[in-house]
Amino acid sequence: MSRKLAYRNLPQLFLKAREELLCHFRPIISHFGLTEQQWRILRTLSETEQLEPREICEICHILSPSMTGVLSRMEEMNLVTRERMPEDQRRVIVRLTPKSEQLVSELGPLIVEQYKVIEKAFGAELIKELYEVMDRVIAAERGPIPRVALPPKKDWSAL
Amino acid sequence: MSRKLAYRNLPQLFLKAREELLCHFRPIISHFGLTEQQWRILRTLSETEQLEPREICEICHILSPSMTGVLSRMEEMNLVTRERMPEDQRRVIVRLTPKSEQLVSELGPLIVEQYKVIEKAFGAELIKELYEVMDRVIAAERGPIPRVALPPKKDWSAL
DNA sequence: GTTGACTGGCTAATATGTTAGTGATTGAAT
DNA sequence: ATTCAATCACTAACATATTAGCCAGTCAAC
Repeated sequence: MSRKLAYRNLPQLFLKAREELLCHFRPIISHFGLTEQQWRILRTLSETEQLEPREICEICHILSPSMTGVLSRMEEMNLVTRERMPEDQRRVIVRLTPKSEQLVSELGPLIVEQYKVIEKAFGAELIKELYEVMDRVIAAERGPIPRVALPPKKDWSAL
Repeated sequence: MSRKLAYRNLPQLFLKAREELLCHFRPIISHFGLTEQQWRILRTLSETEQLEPREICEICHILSPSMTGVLSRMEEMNLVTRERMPEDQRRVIVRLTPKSEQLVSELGPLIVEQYKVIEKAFGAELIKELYEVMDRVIAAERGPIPRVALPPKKDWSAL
């Protein structure tokens, strides 16, 4: 027994590494009463002025059903405005409010400062390689990757 | 306006890269009626025989309050057993059931096979560097990293 | 003009993440 | 023996993740 698989759990490593990073930013973000997802959206919108929900989903890696709730709460908090497009009643435009513009202008520099602290601690070399490898992983996804054949479904509840 | 921060959102890159990987495993895992977290726990237990909840939390990167629910459901599904330690009534021992041992022995090889497929598509080189950089990020966390000074709290709800 | 495929945001149901706090238990210090 | 801090699993409340499906709006083909 106690046999290990041939490959270490790579997604789990990502999870851990991500958490090691994020724990240095989380206190800053929550200090301003924001969640991590809300900050992702604010940051994105501050760099793009206006976006549609599905674009925000794509960029911020938040699924559509989650986005509905997140945007509702942010609208409630007066962080964003939602406006239907007249020419296509299905689509919606999301924008920052003056309040959140102000918020980003105060929060943003702190985030950058923390990045510099981390870069110093980790070494600029490591950070550079990190960005590089991540980009290669994401780019590698361009070719279709086959999926292993799955056995017929089995009724595990019986056991 | 539209000014970008000096650093790209690194945690978000991790999120994306992780998803690019995980999407190749998720179908396999859910084919067996498991969630991603349940598989993390099963895999870990299969490599260690028995563990306490807080150890599983640490290894699998699941917070304690989530773990309570996850383990309850897994116990309900007859995937694990929970047993209080006699010598310390606070602590609990979690073990695999024969059913889940069987499940792991069928699922595990498929996971390994999928890793090989991915390694072939990404290039063994990239995978190797990936593991290496991740380990360095996690190891870099050994030294205490200072936190930027935060301004006094402000009542943003007023705006 | 109607049909039919499609799109985009949404709801519903369930599982997990996050933060704060509870209660029983243990072990060390009094 | 009693106090006290620490530990561990758990609960509560809320936010988000995940999967499935719904519904109105659009657009092209008929």
